[in-house]
Parts: sequence; C-alpha cells; structure tokens
Amino acid sequence: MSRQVVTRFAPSPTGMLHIGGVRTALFCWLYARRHGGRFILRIEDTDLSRSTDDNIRIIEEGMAWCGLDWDEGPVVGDPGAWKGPHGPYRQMQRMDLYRAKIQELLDRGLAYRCRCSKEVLEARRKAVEAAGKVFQYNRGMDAGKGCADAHHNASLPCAIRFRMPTAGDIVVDDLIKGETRFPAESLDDWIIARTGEAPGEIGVPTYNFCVVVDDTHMEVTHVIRGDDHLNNTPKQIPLFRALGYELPAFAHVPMILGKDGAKLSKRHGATSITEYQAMGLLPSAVRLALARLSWTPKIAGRAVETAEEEILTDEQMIQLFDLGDCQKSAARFDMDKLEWMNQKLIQRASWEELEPHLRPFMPVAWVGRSDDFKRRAIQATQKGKSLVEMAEALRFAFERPAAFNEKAAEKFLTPAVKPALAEVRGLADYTHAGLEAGFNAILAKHGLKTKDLAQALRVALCGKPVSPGIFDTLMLVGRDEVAARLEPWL
RNA sequence: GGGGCUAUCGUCUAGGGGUCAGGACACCGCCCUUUCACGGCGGUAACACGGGUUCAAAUCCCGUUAGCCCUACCA
Repeated sequence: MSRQVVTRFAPSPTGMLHIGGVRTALFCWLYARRHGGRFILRIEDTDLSRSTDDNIRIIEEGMAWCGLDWDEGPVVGDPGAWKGPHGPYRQMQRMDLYRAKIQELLDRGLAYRCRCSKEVLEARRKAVEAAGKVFQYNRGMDAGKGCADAHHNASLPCAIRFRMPTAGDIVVDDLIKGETRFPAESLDDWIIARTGEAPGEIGVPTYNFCVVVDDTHMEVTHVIRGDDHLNNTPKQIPLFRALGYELPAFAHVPMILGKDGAKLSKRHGATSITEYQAMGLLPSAVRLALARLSWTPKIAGRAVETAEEEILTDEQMIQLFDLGDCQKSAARFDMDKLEWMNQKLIQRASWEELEPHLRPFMPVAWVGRSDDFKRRAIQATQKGKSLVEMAEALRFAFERPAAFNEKAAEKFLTPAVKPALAEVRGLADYTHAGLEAGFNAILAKHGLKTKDLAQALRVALCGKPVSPGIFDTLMLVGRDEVAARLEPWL
C-alpha cells in the first residue's frame, strides 16, 4: 500500500516569480493532480538578506493567476496564516524544528561545530589549490586538528557542519535523469547551520538542511525540482539517512533557457509571470506552453502528432502527465509557440470563459455593456493572438477614431461611395441578417462591390481599413453612433 | 581545477540497431476572402565531431568538443 503522493514547490522569495519556477511548480502540480495527491507551496526564506514579504506576495499571486492551486501552504495576504496539517509553511517560522534536529545530530556526533572564519577558509582554499589539489573541508586534509575536535568547544560562536561519508559512491536514482553516481570523496562536510549570534547558539540553518527536514515532516513523497539541484541531492541523501528519514523519490526537471540558449535573464524580455499576464496571455496557454517544454504527452503510447492534439486541456494534461515522458535536456523558451497556443485557446473558448480574462484590458465602459454586446464583441475578435490584441481590435466600439488613415481615406472614401454611405445611416435593422439585406440592397442600387462600401465604412467608422467583419463592426458601433461618425464624410 | 548533467530541422520534439529520420511552431509559396486575420493545401530545413562494436549505428560503447549545474556561513 503506497502512501498518497505529495509534491511541493519551494521557491525562495528573493525576486520575481519567473517562468522557470512556474514550470517546476507546474510539473509538481500536474504530478500531484495526476495521482490524486496533495500539492504543497513552501516558502524558503532562510536567506534573510534577500527574502521579502513583497516577494512572497508576488509568488502567491503569480501561482494563483496561473491556476496552480496548492492544498497546503501559506494563505494569500496573511503572513501569519496557513492551511494544511504540517505548517507553518515559511521556513523562518520553523526554526525550532530545525534546531532540535541539528542538536540531535550534534549529540550523536554526526555533525560538529566549526569556527573557521570565511577568511581562514579562503586562505586555506587558496593554499590547497595552489598545490594543485582540491580543497574540501575536513576531508583528511586537517583531520584531527582544528575544528574536527572543536565540537566540544562551545565557547565561541560556531557554524555547524555535517559529517559526510568519506568513501564509496552516493547514488541518486532519479525519475527523469536515471541513476547517477557521485564519488563521496568529491563532497565535503557542508554547513548545515550558519554561525550563531552567541557561543553555543545554533544559527540559521541552510537550504540543504531545511529541505531535508521539511520534505520529510511534510510527508513529501516526490521531490520534483529544477536540475540545478541534482548536485545537491548527494549532499542531502546522507542527511536523510543520518536523521533516520525515508528517502523520497527524486525527479530533476531540465532548465528553461532563453531563445539564444543562454540562461533566462532580463535581456530575454519577459521572464516574470506577471509580465505574461500583462501581455494578454491566458493562464491556460502559459500552463500548456510551459508543460510542453521538456514533456511530450503520449496518447496511447504515441506522441501527440497533429496541431489539434497539441492543444491539450488541463484535464488531458493531468491525465497524460508522466515524468517518464520528460526530456533530460534543457529547452529553449519559444514565445512564438506560446502565442500560437494562446491563439488556439482563445479561439476554442466560449465567450463567457474569455470575458473575465479580457475585462482587465478593456475600457471601463465595457463592464456596463450588455451580455449580448459582450458576446458579439468577443466573437467578432476571437481570432486574435492575445487579449491585448482583441482589446485593441475593439477600441472603435468605445471611442471615435483619434486619427484617420489618410491613404485609406483617399482610396476608399470616394465621391462614388458617398451616396451609399449616406444610405447606411438609414439602416434600421441592426441584426446580422438585417444589416446584410440592407447592405446588399444599397450595393445593388449604387452598383458597388462589397469591398467598396465595406472599406469606406471601416475608414469612416474606425479611422483605418481594418476591423472585424463589417456587419459586426456596424453592430458594435451601434446605429446612432454610426450615423454620427458618418456625418462628416457626406 | 574537481564532480555532475546534456547534445535530432532555426525552436519544441518523435524515433532507442534496418525509417524516404515523422510531427508541431516559425518561415516561404498557393488557395479561400468585405479589410486584418482565421482556415485549407504544399514547400525549405536536422541526427555536434572522431573512433569503435555490428552484415547494418541517429540509435550501443569509448573519446573529443560545446553548453549548463554544483564545488557559498545563496537557494
């Protein structure tokens, strides 16, 4: 009987929530949902100098916008609150647990105090490297001297190091990368707690220590994280054992790179999830695009084949998700594909689904319009690549053109169409069928082609020769306003 | 320097001994068309390099190169 699957996303609040993090979170979320398990959000704020409450808020809001709901973790907007049985979910609020565990290791001789200063360490490192050797703390290099037997000496503030195995391989069995071996002699006695304030005090524990304690106490069964942590795993495994903890399963997901193959950074344009929101992307499109980086869904054992199959719903992703179908190598982020997916998702959504997402991009007057108006407006522009594009395409329905495209005006607003234009003011039946009938009658009477009148109307009504279908355009402007906008051209 | 991970069209990838190396995005062309789009059809384009193993290698092995990660009292 296997335990319920539990995954966690554990960001450190030292900056924006960027898409690499979102992707990792997405994999954790998909895996938990796929297996009917729980998904935890845990804030790793032990880097006091860089962590801020503001960044925590940004993470929570970003996750929420992305639809990555967590079953356990902080409560948005309330630093003191959390949901779930293993809280708190901010590491700085879990110090008592960590200190107790460190004391236990100290008592059992599995960790020891070290009072070497950063300067001393640096000097030793230089000396050892100058001799062409590899510097490792207390790996035979100065065993029996200095700090190795200073663990009885609590008269000075000390950092605390974990005693690592000195021989053999540490093997990491990874669900994505496979089995990897790390020679024990390549690792050293790493610091599990920083130097305390006072002699004998245990300082703030470090990342690699807290993760092990938290993942165990929060009953995490699958540690899914970025593959920059693969190298940390052989440090953590001996600690799991020292603490008598059961090992979780590990899955290290490949990084996301910029378009040029370099690590994602500001110069690649948008990297924070907030920017994607502002670009008019649907959260579902972001989820899909991010999920499809390094993951190829297999339908009945076969990779997705057609464009149609590429556009997966959340339900399909959840049902299909499998760490075994993940790529081992890093992937470059492709904005073109994201936009394509966004467009496809916009196209297949109902207008009711789209409306809440479109609303923030629309003028205030939008909210007051009727459902019927909203439906027509959305359906008329539902081919757009983004919500921003849709909103832009609908501007004419809310404001008169600020300027007119001169070339287009000259080309289409000819003396020949003006009589027809004048008659358009008389059209009374503003339904699609009604407009079409009236429009065609005017065309026939004046011997014009559809294009002649349609383009002339677009320029007069919208200021430019581009707009939704001409009947939709008329309906969205509305009868009275059509007459008003036409007047100056007659 | 040491340790680790990775390598198929421009990009995301399928394929894991015998394939015309398949698909998607992007790009190009044609068609459709009341504009812009959408849509339809078609096209260009890849196994990093060098050695093995084998009748046969993109696929297995070794090496090289390149990129990335760890090597912090960051996470």
